[in-house]
Amino acid sequence: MRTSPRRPLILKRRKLTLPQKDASSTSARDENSGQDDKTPKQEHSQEEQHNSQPRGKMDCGLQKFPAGIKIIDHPTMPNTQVVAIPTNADIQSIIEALTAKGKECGNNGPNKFILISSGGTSRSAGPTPLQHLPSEKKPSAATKAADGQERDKNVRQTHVCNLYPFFFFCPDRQTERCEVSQSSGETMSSVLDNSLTNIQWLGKMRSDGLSPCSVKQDTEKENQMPLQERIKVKDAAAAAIPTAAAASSSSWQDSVSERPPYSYMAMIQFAINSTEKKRMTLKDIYTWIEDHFPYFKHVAKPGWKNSIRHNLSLHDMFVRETSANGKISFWTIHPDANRCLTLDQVFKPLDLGSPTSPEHSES
Amino acid sequence: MRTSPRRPLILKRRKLTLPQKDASSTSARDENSGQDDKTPKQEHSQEEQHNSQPRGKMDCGLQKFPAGIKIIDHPTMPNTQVVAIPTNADIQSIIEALTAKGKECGNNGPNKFILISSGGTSRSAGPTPLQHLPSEKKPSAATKAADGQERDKNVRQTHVCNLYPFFFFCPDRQTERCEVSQSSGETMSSVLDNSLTNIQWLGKMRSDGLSPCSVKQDTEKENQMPLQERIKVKDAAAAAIPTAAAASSSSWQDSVSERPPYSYMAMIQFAINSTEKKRMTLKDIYTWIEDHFPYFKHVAKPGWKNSIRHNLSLHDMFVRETSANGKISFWTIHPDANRCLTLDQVFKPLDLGSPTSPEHSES
DNA sequence: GCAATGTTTATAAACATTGAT
DNA sequence: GAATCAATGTTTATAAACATT
Ligand SMILES: [Mg+2]
Ligand SMILES: [Mg+2]
Repeated sequence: MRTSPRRPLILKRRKLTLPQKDASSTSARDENSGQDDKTPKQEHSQEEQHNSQPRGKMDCGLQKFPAGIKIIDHPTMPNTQVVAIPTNADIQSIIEALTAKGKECGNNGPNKFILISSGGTSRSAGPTPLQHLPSEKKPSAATKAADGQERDKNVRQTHVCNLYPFFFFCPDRQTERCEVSQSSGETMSSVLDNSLTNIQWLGKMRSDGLSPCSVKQDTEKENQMPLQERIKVKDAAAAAIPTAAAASSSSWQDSVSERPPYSYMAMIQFAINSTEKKRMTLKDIYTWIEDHFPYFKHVAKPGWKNSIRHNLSLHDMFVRETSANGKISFWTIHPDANRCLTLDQVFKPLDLGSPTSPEHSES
Repeated sequence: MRTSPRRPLILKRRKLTLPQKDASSTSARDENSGQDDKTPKQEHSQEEQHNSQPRGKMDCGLQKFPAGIKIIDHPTMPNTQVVAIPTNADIQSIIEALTAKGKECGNNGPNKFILISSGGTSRSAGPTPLQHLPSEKKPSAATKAADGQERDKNVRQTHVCNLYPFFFFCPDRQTERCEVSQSSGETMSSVLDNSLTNIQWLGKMRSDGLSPCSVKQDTEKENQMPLQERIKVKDAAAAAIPTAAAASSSSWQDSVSERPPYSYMAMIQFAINSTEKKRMTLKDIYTWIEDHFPYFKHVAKPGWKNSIRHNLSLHDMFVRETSANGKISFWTIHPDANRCLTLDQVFKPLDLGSPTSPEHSES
């Protein structure tokens, strides 16, 4: 920590909502490895994405290859291409197309390919033998509900076979994004959106009962399942209306799904300093942050709690104290280090709607 | 840091040589994002892998699917299957086979598939149309040598088209490994070793002149290219001899490609304490570690240097001092915290061959 | 301006310890 | 009281953004 002078309250750092792991690991143990993991990430933070390279290349539209194979930029995922493969295409053609595409961009090029089986010729992932697309139909709430209170029942009837996210390994580079924008690949975007939705469902498809060997991780652990899907759904619905101007607007998205510009350390200080005695239990810290920054309640992966704990342990400024009776342990801020930061010192809370702040009047 | 009592010298932690990112990010900027990234990882650390679940399943041998597709456990990489696909197989069969295999193991199953094109029927990746396997032939040192001093010239004539590492995304889980053991899939292991070599080469295949758009990251930055290939080559050659007993033996592999069980913090202490004045420049710390732990010279990703710097900054025990003339900055160990650890306190260095230790007698 | 060095934050993970059934 | 399991706490690793030299 080093107690360097003038640490910024508002994080400037934090670029990239980083692409994160792929196959990753561990079961559904604790907050980490949340079921949300490994989905193509992106986290919906459109802001913070549009900075660097103009890169005049823009060679990212639809591209046709032998055997009816088409490769299109993924409409939202950076560095990703969707490869539509006719069912009658031979493996050799597939490999050649991928190879060609891979060579074309070299190290700078996209490094993920998602293979989908297009019907027989072109239109891609529409009606294909092995699946049925329920697409927009309402959740129906069947499938082993009664689990948690509302653990997104709409993710269940998956469309298994046809869509598989393959991750293709180009050597390196990624700063040099291929600038996947809404403009390119516009023509197929609706179809692809469907596919993508499915793919992402599939990505976070838990044990839908289709796997015999999975008999343990479905309990409830820490898996609140960061309801991101619901957001996704609303997102899609909203996107169907304006399409153009609502890119990185400032309405609902911002207040709920946008990550606050404060570091964990700052937020913990906000939380603790918001109390009378300047001390707070871990659980209350969680709650305070969720109440004041909906991002963590709704869209952040469960691992954010791990990060909170990590910060509490790591930084010397946070010291753990035990209540008089020795029952409860509180986190406090070392007096020498406490700048008495509070949220409203750095942010006048307009009037979002979360001002009630059930501070849990710590015992 | 907290100066907790009795910090272990030998790391017990460090399980998983973690599967890491997939698409990851950034260009070849500094040590991070090394070109080695995203290759199937695994890092060769077989030890530390064989702990948990006995898992009586053992359904991991060779398996045949329609259209001549075969799926075999990867002989060394855990959680990975090699899918041998005849060139005449249709995409539908491929997807079905993968789907079936995926379902079979469910969430617990392997989450990576490597697709290779087998000749036309079975024997897998042997003689295939688009490539030629030099296999054991000596490096020959042709191809654009005169680069660095010896930047693995043998990696060049790659076998491009036929082998592609695809990463297949099973939803979650990984703790429940499929227990990939040397025993299963024994029959094909030699063939697969060849394939694997190529695949991994391809995985870190840099810009071999085949990509037009890559015109900048090839400079020299920090990209020493973690010569893992050379190791791999020797590996293959060595594997051709014993095959059975040399599985996770203790000979060459261990001393070079196996990660030492010491934390960065410990290694930095070893380095600094190995000097007279108990101080060392960053660069010399790098060098000392590389000299004493070949892993970091040869197989670690370039990001390890980032980690070194991170540790130096993070831990209060490491304090930076400036030489008398104010020119050079040395890293020292805070006296209160210095347990005077040295490498030979914890490890009698048999007689590996790296004892000369050009300590760079810091100016 | 660039590369090396240094600092800080974020995330994931392994594992230990404590608390509650 | 032991066995389990969940919550909490600590530490290491890695990647990244950014600052400073
Ligand atoms: Mg602390
Ligand atoms: Mg330090």
